[in-house]
Amino acid sequence: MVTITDIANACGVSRATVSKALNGAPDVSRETADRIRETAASLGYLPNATARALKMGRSYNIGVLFSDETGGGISHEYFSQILESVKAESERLGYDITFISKDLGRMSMDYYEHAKYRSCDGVVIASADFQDPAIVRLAASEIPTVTLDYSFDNCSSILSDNVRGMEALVRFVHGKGHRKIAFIHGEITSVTQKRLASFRRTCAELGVPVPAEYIRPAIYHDPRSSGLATRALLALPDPPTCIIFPDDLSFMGGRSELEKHGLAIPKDMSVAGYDGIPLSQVLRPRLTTYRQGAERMGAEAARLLIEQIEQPDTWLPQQITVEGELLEGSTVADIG
Amino acid sequence: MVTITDIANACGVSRATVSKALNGAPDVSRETADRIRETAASLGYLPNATARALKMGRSYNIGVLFSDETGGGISHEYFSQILESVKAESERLGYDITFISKDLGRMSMDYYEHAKYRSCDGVVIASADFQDPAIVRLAASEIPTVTLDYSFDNCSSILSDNVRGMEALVRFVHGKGHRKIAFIHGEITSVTQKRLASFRRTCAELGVPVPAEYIRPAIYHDPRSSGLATRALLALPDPPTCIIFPDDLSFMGGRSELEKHGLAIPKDMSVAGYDGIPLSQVLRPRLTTYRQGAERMGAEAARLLIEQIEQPDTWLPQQITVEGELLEGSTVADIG
DNA sequence: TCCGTTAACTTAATCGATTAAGTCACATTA
DNA sequence: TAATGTGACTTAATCGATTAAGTTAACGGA
Repeated sequence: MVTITDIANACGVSRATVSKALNGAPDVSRETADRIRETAASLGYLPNATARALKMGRSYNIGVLFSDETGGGISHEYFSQILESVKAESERLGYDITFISKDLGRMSMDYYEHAKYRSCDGVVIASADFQDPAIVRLAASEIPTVTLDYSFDNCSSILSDNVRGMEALVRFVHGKGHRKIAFIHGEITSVTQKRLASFRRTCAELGVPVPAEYIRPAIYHDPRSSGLATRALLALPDPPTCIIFPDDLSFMGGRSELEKHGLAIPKDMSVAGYDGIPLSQVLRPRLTTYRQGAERMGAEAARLLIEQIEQPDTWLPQQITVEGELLEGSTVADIG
Repeated sequence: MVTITDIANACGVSRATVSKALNGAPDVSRETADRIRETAASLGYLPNATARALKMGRSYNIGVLFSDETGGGISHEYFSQILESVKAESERLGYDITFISKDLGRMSMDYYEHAKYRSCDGVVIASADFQDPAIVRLAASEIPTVTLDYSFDNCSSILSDNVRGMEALVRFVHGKGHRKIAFIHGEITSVTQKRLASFRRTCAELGVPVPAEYIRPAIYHDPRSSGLATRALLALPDPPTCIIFPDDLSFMGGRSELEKHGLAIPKDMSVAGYDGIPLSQVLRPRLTTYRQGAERMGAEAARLLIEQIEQPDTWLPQQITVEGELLEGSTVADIG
C-alpha cells in the first residue's frame, strides 16, 4: 500500500508537507505541491479513509437504517427506490453509505451503538418502528439523523404528503360517483393518523358518510391482513363500492379475496392503493393510487442530513414535505 | 467518547491490558478481566471500528457493487432481493456492507480504488458490465471478490442455473404442445450464451426447429427493446405461438405490444418470462417463468466471500450454481 | 545593521486500538 | 543455591493521516 510516507520519501519532504500539498493547504510552494501530486499519481497513491476518519473524526460515511421487521424491507419497491436515491445523492455529495442494523455477528448492539461503532457521520432512518426504544435512542442521540415518513422532535424529516395524497384519492373516487368508500389502514402511526384524518375530513367536506365499519385496520405491506379486512368489508350488510388499501402491495391481498368472491375490478368493486410503486402500474387494470415521490424523498433526506453534518452551527431541524401525484389507473368505476 | 484509555484509568491498568481483556487474551487474570469488562460496560464503552481497522488491516466491512448503468439497479426486484440477502448473511457473519461506486463527490476513482479507499475486506459484484475494464481490474486485484451471474478466472462466483432454467421452460412450453417457440434474449453475456445454447439444445432434443428469425436480440430489463422485438416477431409471415422473454420486466414491454395488437394472453399468444420476481406472480394471468433463487444466491455470495477473507490460505475459487424453480403460471396455452 | 515578516517547510503530538517485546515477582526444579 | 519457568502485567511501536506549533532562510523597511 502506498502511503504519504512513501511519497514523502520519494520527494524528499516530510509527511506533513505531503498531506498539506494533497489537501491544497496554502503553505506549500507551487513547485513542491506539483511535484508531490505528480509523485502521488505515479505511485498510485490512494488516501486511506480509515486513517483519515480516525484523525479527523469524520468518516464521510452515512448510515442507512432499514428495519426489516416492519415489513419495510429493502426489497419493497418503495423502499428500494428510496435507498437508490439516498445512495445516488450521498455519492454525489461525497459520502458512502453503510447499512445500520441491530446486532453484528456475535456482537450485540443497538442502532445507536452500531452507528457509533462505524463512526457514521449521520444516519437516514428509512423504515423502522418509530416506537422502538432503540430507534428513539438513535434519533435523540448526538448523531445527526433524518427520518422518513415520521417526525421526531429534534430531527429533520422528509414526509410524503399524506394529507393531500389521501384527499386527492378520496376526491377522485368521489368524483366517479362513489358514496360508499371504505378505507383499510395500516398500523396506527403518525402517517396512518394523517391519512385517516384526511380521509375523514375529506369525506366530511364532500358530505360522504363514513360508517365506523368502513374503516378497517390491517398491516402495511402485508397482503394477508388486507385480504382479511377485505373479506370483512364484503360481508357487511351494506358493503362499500370502493375500497382504499393501505398500500399497493396490500391491495394484492384484497385482489385475491375479490377473485375468490368472483368480483371483477372495477365492475363489481372499485379499488385504490397507495404508494404508486412500479408494480401497481403493470397490473391490468392499472391501479388507481397515489404515487409518493420516493426518489425525491431519498435525495432530500441525503441532502438534509449532509447539510446538518457540514453546518452543525447553523442547523435547525427541518420538515420537508414531498408532494406526490395521483395515478388514475382504471380500478375505479364511474358509477356517477 | 469512551475509549480503552478511560477504562484503563478507571481500572488502574494499562491500555494494553484492557485491550487484551476485552479480546479474551490468555495473559490477563480472571479477576482483572472481569473488573475491566464490568467497567467497560458501566462506562458504556464501544470499540471504535475505525481505529481497529487501521491497526489490524481488517475492516469487517464488505463492499457491494451495483452498477446502475446496466439496468440492474438496486430497485429491480431481482437485485434488491440479492442485496437483502447479502446484507442479512453478512451481518450474521459480523460484517457490515458499504456500496462501492465509481466516483465519490469530487474524487474520481474507479471501483478498485473505491474499495481500497474504504478498506473493504472484500467485494460482492452483484450487477455490472463485466466487460468494463474497471470491473475487470477489481476482479483481478488482490481484493477478494465474488461475482454473481458471471465467472472470472480467479474469483468465486454464484451462478443461477441458466442451462437448466431455460431447459425447464422450453420443455414446459413444448409439453403444452408448442412447436413454434421464439426467444428474445438480452445482451450477449455469458449468461445469455448459456440460455441461448440451452434453448437451442433443448429444442434440438425435442425435435423443434428454431428458425433464425425466432431468435431476437433485446436488452435486459428494458421493456421497450423487448416490445420492439415482439413487434418484429408478430410481423413474421409465420409468427411463433409462444415467446420467451429475456426477463420478467422485459415481458411488460412485450405485453404492451400484444395489447396494441389486440392479442390476448395466452389465448392468442403464449409467453414466458425469466427471473420469477414477485411482480410476475401478481400479474393476471400469472406469468410462467423460471424463478432464480435470489435469496440463496445472495447468501451464498456473502458466505463464500467471507470464507475467502477469513481463510485466505486454503482458499480456492469456487463456482456455486443455485438452482431455481419453474413457476407454471397461466400464460402458456395448452394447444396440444 | 538590526528587527520584524513571511514563505515554506519540519517536528511531534494525536486519533483509538493492537501486539511484540520487555519487566518483575514468585514458584519450581535440579 | 542457582537456574529456569511462568503468570500477569507494562512499555512502546505501530497503523496512515492531520495539524498546531516550531524552525529557518530570505527579504524589506527604517
